[in-house]
Amino acid sequence: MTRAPQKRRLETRAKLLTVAKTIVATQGYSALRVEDVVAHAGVAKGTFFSHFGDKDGLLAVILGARMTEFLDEMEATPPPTHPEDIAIRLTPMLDFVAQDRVIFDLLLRYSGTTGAEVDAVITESFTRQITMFAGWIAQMQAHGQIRADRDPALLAEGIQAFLNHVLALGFCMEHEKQPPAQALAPFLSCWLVR
Amino acid sequence: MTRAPQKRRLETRAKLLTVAKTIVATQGYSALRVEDVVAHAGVAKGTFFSHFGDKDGLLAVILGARMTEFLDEMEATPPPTHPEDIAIRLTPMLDFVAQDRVIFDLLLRYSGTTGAEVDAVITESFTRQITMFAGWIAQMQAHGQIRADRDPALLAEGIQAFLNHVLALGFCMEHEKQPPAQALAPFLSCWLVR
DNA sequence: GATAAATAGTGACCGTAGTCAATTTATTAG
DNA sequence: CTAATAAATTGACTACGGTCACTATTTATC
Repeated sequence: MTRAPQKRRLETRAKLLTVAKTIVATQGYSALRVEDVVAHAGVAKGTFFSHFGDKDGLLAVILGARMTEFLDEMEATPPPTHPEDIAIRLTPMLDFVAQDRVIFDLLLRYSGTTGAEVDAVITESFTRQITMFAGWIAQMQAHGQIRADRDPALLAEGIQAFLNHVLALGFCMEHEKQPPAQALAPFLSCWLVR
Repeated sequence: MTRAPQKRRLETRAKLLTVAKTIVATQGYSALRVEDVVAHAGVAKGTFFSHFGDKDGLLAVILGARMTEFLDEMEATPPPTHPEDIAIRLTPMLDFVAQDRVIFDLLLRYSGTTGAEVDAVITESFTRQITMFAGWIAQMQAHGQIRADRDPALLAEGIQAFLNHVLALGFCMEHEKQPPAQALAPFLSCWLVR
């Protein structure tokens, strides 16, 4: 049977996370180097990988926490009552993801995993997000604001698809950069209204 | 002004491409190593990068050619007359992209670029695809098969979004693997019919 | 406390993408 | 034909993620 982690291990992990978060905060996600993290944390490289599996594992922990914060905020505010509101609610999260390609890539990669270990945080935040969307949709359907002839789960997944689409577009076309939330609007209105 | 490339350069480029295509054909995209390519082509590493910029540049050339083939085939066959037909038309291309994560990642990365140099092939194939979708849609709208209250361009972009969505899902969830074209169907029907 | 077993940590080493000053080869001008 | 210039190629070198056999530390057993 598996033993509980020792105090020392928890401290090491905390050290690594603190250093990583500092680097991310000061230099951004794409500037994060495993070698810098271990150097500043004063541990060996192997230790890093024994804790997080790989670089993405660390990023998943940090990003998962951030996503959870966004979800908490969204669930704390009243749900949108019109399709146009959805894009507004999502703006902070979209702007966050749009800020760095690294974030988007990692989220996309983990977006539908069955969530094995460390990265479970991200997986969970995704299912939570879809569930939240479905809740919004059911509500709006009940109030006759949007089409009611489809399963909220399908419509929720569709929103996710459009989210990723506008984010991907934002990274590709440097020109004519409208904010992602704005690009999202026409898709949502078409997707939810018949 | 820029001079035309010398014969030697074209030969080198052809050699590199031939070797790369062979490796891809026998071992798959994810097994491609720049070092193997240059070794088999009998040129130095720097030469590779002077030709393709980076590894993705080479992949873009190869993938761009493949995508163009798919588009040629699709344009050679009569356009779909019903939403359900769309998924069927797309099946070969979807299966191809779904076969290897490397393909999907690269396509996604280049999907909306303004297309500077080498990678222009991919960019072009994307705009061509969207245009083709829009054509299909306009046709179906004219025949009253699908909703006609939205711009074909928007609906075409939406299809692209769903394409990427089902592909991404397919890579994440190893379990319950339905073919991408099948996963696409419900989204298309909801997206195009009101 | 001694010793065995499990857990934590180490750092030299590897694989592979990408860089660039130097060199070789082709083209043009006189 | 030769010198000057431009194009093409070279390969040693760097950056960085990731591995693993080994050492060190903690915990359990008697």
